[in-house]
Amino acid sequence: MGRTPCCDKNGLKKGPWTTEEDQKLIDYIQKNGSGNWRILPKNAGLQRCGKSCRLRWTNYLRPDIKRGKFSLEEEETIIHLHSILGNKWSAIAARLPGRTDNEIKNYWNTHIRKKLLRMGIDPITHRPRLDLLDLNSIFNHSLYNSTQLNNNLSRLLGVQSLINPEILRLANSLLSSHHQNQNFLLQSNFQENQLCNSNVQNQFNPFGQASLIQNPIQNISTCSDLNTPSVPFYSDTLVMQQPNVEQSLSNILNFNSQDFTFDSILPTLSTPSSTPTSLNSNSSTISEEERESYCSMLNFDNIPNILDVNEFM
DNA sequence: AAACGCGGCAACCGCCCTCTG
DNA sequence: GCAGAGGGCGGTTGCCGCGTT
Repeated sequence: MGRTPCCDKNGLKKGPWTTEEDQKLIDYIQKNGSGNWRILPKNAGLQRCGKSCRLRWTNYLRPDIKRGKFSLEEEETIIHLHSILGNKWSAIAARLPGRTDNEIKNYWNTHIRKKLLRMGIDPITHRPRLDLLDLNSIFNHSLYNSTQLNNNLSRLLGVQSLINPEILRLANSLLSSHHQNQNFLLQSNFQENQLCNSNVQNQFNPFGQASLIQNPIQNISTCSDLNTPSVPFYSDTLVMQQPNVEQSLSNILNFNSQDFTFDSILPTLSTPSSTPTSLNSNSSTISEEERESYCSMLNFDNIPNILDVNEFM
């Protein structure tokens, strides 16, 4: 025999709360405290489900709730915590006094998410949206130029996290085999990454190795200059022939955009860039101050220009 | 002034883990 | 140990207000 039902849903009121209902709930909790939501509505004289009462109290009526617009500092905190915790709104809310998980979630979905997209940042991975890059052109131009290929792939691996993990693995394989062909030792980079990953996880990552596997690049880019080749290491790295790698990548990527090329965007990562004209015409364009703030927070030298704004609308 | 579209947000839904009897 | 409700949480809905046409 389990617990008795918290409430009989038949005949209970739903929808927006009236001020009278709010006052009844406040009065009851001030006298008796919160908790035991099952019997609370009946004792408080409310025709509501206990769950509805709990949500109304925790999300709206609680006296310690801070109402009003989010400050830039709060926004930065949310973005930073989201980059670590993901959609763990309650965990994020626990670090923002006076803000509820529901409020933060709504603010993220209606403001921050769109803002990041306008900046060309993927709101899930918190990395630049380079999935629109034309990787085919990279390989066509540099496949047989070992130095250029090495640099491009290394730099790509240092900033790219939006593409299918299989792509990363294949690209890494290509780079790995390239290095092997040139007696290029991966060991030093591997050790460096291990050390950095370990530090990053100890400092920021509550999920340990799982997060590293899901998003290896975020950890790597944290401790490596984009211009310095730093090679992620995978024990199951496949050694593939270069034409096969090229074909595999082409099949997976299926890029056809001519607006985005690796070479056209990468320089903007390390040099100041201005807001695109098309974005300036938008009333909700972010300020330069916000832009710099986000760049700093996300460990970017700068945010890449967005050439085709419609891609993100 | 009415119709329409859109953005913001409170509230609800439903899943999942915890807890109770 | 088990069944089933409680509670927490992320995702989604739908209402409302505001701006535009």
